[in-house]
Amino acid sequence: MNLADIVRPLLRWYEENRRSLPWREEPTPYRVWISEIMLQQTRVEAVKPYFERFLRELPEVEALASAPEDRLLKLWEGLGYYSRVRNLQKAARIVVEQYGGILPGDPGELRKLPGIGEYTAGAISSIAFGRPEPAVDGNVLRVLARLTADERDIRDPAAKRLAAENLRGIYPAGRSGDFTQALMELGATVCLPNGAPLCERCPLSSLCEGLKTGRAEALPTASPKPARRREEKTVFLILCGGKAALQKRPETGLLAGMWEFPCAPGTLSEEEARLILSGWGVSAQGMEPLPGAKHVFTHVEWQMSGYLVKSEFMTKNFFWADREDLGSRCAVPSAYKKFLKILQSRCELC
DNA sequence: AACCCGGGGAC
DNA sequence: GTCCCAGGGTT
Repeated sequence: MNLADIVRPLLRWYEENRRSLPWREEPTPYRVWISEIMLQQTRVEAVKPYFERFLRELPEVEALASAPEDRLLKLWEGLGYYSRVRNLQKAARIVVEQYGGILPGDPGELRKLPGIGEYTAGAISSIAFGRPEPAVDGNVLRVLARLTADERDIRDPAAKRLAAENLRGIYPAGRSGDFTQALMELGATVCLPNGAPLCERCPLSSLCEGLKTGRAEALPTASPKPARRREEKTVFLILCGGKAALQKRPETGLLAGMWEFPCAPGTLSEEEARLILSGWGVSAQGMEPLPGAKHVFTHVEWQMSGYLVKSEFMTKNFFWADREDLGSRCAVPSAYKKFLKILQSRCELC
């Protein structure tokens, strides 16, 4: 097939079927940028409310550049991949200091900013600046693999490079932003993953080699993912005088720099738990086991047990947060949601 | 090239 | 349970 043949029918389809999205109706560089970072590995429906709130509170790059980190993390709480928002602020500061507060339109310049990779540079450049720059995400890879009946592994970085190269040659002048979004929109609403394409609704079905050869549902081909590891940990809800103990996670690694309940590796017996607590300087008046919880990350699975502990005094090893802090000021990752709920439902113990 | 980094919706 | 999402950074 000739890839250039998809341009006209795809653009026509997009005109009639594009979803109205908060960042799509007023595609300023700042809005497109924020939306693209939020949309990395995150579904459109999940992003919508975060985007609205973020733009309301930080409507310009200067506000983003000067926002306190705890406020940023709070705005991002629940979205995951928290390095995204830290990189966003790093980049905002560079934009303010080195680009006069104006995001550059050149993909090479965009690519230098933290958090902006090959895909995002192309997306911002084409959508916000109208440049003919390809943006190859998971949707586009899937659409192209089916369209060309390509059986090769899409996890291979070479697949992404080749796709970008092929697309670069067919970008329609004057419609670059629409073409970028049309490809992704088709992947997100018609050429669906997990073997469920809606080929009868596809404007490209008559051109699709995958459909022609009966391979559309089976494509794209991807190499198997490695198994996730499993970790056991014991979480302590330590209460004293209406406050609960929190500690900050390390600045690198999983959930970097976020607040969590004090915890220790392993599934601890009550006796082992008391030993850990005394090591922290906590003299437990009362202690009660809590229902376990499981939290699944992409690469790790936490098997969490827990104890509710009434402490006699507030050791300085922890940050002691009251209910207001837990609910509004500190960003606590959702892995602890279950324990947070227990804490809030048991406030008579505080 | 391999590994790490969240959370959630759909099946 | 598994898959995968408008990916990027680090080593």
